[in-house]
Amino acid sequence: MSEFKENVIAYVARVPKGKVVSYGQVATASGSPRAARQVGGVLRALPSDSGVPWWRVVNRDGYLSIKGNWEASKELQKQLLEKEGVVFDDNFTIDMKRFGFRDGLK
DNA sequence: TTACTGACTCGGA
DNA sequence: ATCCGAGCCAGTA
Repeated sequence: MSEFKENVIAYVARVPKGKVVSYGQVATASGSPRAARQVGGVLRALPSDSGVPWWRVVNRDGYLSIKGNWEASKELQKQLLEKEGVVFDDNFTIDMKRFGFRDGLK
């Protein structure tokens, strides 16, 4: 298993309930700042019983960018987040200032 | 091994 | 503020 993949999973796993992070943030924290798209690829490949809170990862603008055949997952993601207290505004967008997870990595 | 893909981002118009 | 084009690079075939 690649290190990048492991890092992504490890990082996402420690995002607190009720908070969200961007793909780019995860990529940076995983050692490859320009691999934001790959983060999506890793999450997409996760088995449903992985226990990884993939739904807490959104794009930098705070909305869900899943498309195509993943529309169903997109709806699921929204519901899971709202269940955790994350609020979507009229444009289906999350206020990253309020719900963005600031990591303490220093 | 090479080729293609895209659950992203950034910078310029 | 909004839209658009192109780089990015780990996965997958």
